[in-house]
Amino acid sequence: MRRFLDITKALSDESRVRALLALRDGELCVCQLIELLGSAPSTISKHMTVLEQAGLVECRKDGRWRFYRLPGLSAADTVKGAYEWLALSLGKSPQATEDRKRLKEILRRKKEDISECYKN
Amino acid sequence: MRRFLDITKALSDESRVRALLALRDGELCVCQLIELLGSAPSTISKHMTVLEQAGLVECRKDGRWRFYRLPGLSAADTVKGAYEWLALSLGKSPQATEDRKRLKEILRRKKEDISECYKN
DNA sequence: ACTATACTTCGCCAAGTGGCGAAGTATAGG
DNA sequence: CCTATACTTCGCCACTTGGCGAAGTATAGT
Repeated sequence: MRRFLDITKALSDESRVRALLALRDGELCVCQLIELLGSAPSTISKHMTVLEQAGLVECRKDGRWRFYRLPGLSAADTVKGAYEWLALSLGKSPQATEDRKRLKEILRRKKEDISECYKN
Repeated sequence: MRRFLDITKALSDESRVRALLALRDGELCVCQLIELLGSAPSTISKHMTVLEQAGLVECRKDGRWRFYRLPGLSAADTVKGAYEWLALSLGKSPQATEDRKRLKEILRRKKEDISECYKN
């Protein structure tokens, strides 16, 4: 029950849901999520911690970056079930489509230029 | 997205989740849910309203009683998916088993005696 | 060593949530 | 009509949550 409620609480915020949907296309670092979701770094950081505690994402550190990704096949059934439900419900939603488009833009831009999340 | 978040928020409270699991065995009136969940009438009433707004339960009025039940086959895919996920995750949990047992007790008692939720 | 970037932690605030009891509404029964 | 039962609505309180910026930590580059 505890685990289940951790997941439902994690899923009851729009930014967190959008982050999960965005991660379908592959892992992302925090600064990319910041750009996509448009909130402050501290806010996104907190969101990703919530998702991680719920077991909905896994984390990998690489240099200065912290990459988040969807959990693998070893994930608990509850987590896998949550993803199936999420994909069924919002996989093709306008929000998901729009974000996917913006994400491509962001990823493309990364190749030439470096992030601007922390420029003042 | 709105609809989805209504559901995840509705699912992120233990009492509401227990209520949904209890309704698997058939419709229940508010006073039975009060007995099962052990909260004040006003609290349970609020919970059931949240579930109804999210589309997770349907309501039927009969005399003084208000019966809640799980939605039928006409329910939205997101709602049906939520139930599949819920059943997969908590269908056989200790809490659900315990509640099912207590519920039988409550339903049996109803046949002889009337509810005592509102006795002071 | 110094600076810049990437990210987290902390402290704060406004808004939302779950809990209750008291009071209100609705229906059934004497 | 009066009372009891079933339930809702309202007002309140304690707690949680999401947001931010400022300050702190960690790593990479110079």
